[in-house]
Amino acid sequence: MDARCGWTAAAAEMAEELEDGFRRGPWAAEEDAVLAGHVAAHGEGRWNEVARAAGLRRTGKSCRLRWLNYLRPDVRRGDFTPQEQLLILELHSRWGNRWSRIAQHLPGRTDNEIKNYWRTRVQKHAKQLGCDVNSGQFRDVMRHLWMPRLVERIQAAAAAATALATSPDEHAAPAVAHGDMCHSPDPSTTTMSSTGTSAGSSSTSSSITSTSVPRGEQFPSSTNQEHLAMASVTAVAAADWSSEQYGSASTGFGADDMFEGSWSELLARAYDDDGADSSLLPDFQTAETGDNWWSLEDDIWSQRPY
DNA sequence: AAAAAGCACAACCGCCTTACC
DNA sequence: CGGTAAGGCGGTTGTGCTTTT
Repeated sequence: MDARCGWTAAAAEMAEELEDGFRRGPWAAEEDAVLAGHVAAHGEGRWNEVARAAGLRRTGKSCRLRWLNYLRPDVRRGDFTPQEQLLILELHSRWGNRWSRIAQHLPGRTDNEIKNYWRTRVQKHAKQLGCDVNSGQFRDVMRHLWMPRLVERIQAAAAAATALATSPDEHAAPAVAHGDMCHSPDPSTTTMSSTGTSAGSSSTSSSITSTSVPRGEQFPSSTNQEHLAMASVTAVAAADWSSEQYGSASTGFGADDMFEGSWSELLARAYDDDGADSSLLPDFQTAETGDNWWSLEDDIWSQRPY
């Protein structure tokens, strides 16, 4: 099972039964199989009836959640790609904690997963910086530091993919393109968490979210071309964000030049810029934790070691 | 080696909205 | 139009694993 999963098969056996006859707690493999089989045969919706007809001693709500967040065939698991991270930051800056709405733009990702990402990763760094995650200060950090960094990373990977496509003999890709850009569900991290059932192997496309998402924004990718397309889409989104938020002339982060220059240059410009926002950037060197910006920055992009 | 702290994530809870009667 | 059930959503909690002390 996924080493990161909080629930084990043993824990699943400990799901308690309430006085009303409903079970709660971790799902057992048998329950997953029953639910997945029933949905495959009869479709989604009418969850109370699903629970009843399938013989599951679970509430309809519980069945719905289990299906949407876990058993759905198209659900993606594993680390968020830089594109996804960028989109989350971007969309959250627009919509706030509208997790479901944000999730609609990250096909295969659930609102729960995005919410967890925000709370565990993003809020952690806000805390380390000593500011509130919803503060203007932290938003500026995201806009001027994290997001340009992500864009740069995406660009680098796209360039690497281009080089690979034009020079088929050269198989060695830059490290930046490995892992993040070439992310694909790792069997070791996509196993049904506590249960190990095979519901995820179905090719059935019954996505709740992807059906309403513009074609160009669909993420799951397995080829360099698709990676490039994704990077472009994200870059457009970022450029759109940039021009929308600040305009291209006043900040140096406009759509025209947003993707020029190195990360260090962008950082320097963020600090050197005389615009209204630069003064809001915190002094990371004096952060209480003792961390400076660079250690945080390295940390947030790194893949978890397990 | 053991304990404590931190982290990630599945699952639940409560509120709100929508659909149906 | 009002009541009720179901679905949807955001917030919160609980659990196990990993890392640190």
